[in-house]
Amino acid sequence: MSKMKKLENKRQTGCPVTFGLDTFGDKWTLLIIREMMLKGMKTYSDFLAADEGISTNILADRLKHLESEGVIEKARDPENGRSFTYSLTEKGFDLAPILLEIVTWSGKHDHGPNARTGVLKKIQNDREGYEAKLRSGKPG
Amino acid sequence: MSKMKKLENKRQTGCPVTFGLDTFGDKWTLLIIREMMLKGMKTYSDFLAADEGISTNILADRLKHLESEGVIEKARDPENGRSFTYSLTEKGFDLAPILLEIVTWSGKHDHGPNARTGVLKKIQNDREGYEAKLRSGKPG
DNA sequence: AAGTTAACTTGTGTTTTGCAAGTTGTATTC
DNA sequence: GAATACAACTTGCAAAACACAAGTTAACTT
Repeated sequence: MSKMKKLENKRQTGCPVTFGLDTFGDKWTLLIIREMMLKGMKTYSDFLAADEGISTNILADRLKHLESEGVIEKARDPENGRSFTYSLTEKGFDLAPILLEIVTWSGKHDHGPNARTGVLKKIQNDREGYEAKLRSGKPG
Repeated sequence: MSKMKKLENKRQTGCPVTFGLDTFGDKWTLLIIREMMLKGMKTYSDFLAADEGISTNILADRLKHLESEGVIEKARDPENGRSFTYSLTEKGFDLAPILLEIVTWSGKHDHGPNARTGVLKKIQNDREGYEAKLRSGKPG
């Protein structure tokens, strides 16, 4: 009975920014979305293996939250009976523009030596096409 | 000697999503940006009085972080000697598209009774004009 | 039936947050 | 010009969130 934090935390201010942040505005949530939308990752162990090193209890918590918010869906993996797959719902794919704007912003402002620009170039080259491709479930 | 958390925390993965989230990806930071860009708030006490009720130590911490990242600037208030004004830099104004996409996403997915749609309608009516207006320092 | 993989859950110590109260540096008021 | 008030913080402490390691459960694999 100490769960449901995030849900109770939903601030009903009516502000769209607040609404969005209460759904995906934490350090890890958008990284999970990135793994799914941009890298095609689907399973719990996929997410655990991501570069940033999310810890296992936090990952479980965020996945539950995203599922309860209708951003992702959980299903049995048809190809591996002991695995589950997480996939984006339409509500989840609708986050694509936000992700792409973040990439664009960082592309302009990250002057570090190892800034990766692969996705940025795709956005600059054909944004609508790239977004459509993502929405069709094809990462890249 | 326990300060500088955020700065040390900068993950140098080269990923643009990570880069962005390390700069503004916490619960409170984008709300401060919202207060500045959309509501024209400028001072510490303005931010404290925001609907969401940010606590004073966290506010101070986030303002320092944003300033150190070059997203905002602090200056003496010319009209009130005991006050300071915080204003967005170009790097800060460049967050406008992200904010607007969040508003758009929430506009589509917040079906609550008190969802506010003022900003959304401005985006839908004339997105480029609205963004230009924000960038010129005029909130709304 | 013994081992392995995948997805978690639990426990514990550390870090971050939230709240209340205190401090510092201007104005303003008497 | 001393006292009061305001604005921007800082500090202290309890509570919540987090990171890390270890343990559990269920489904294949040999």
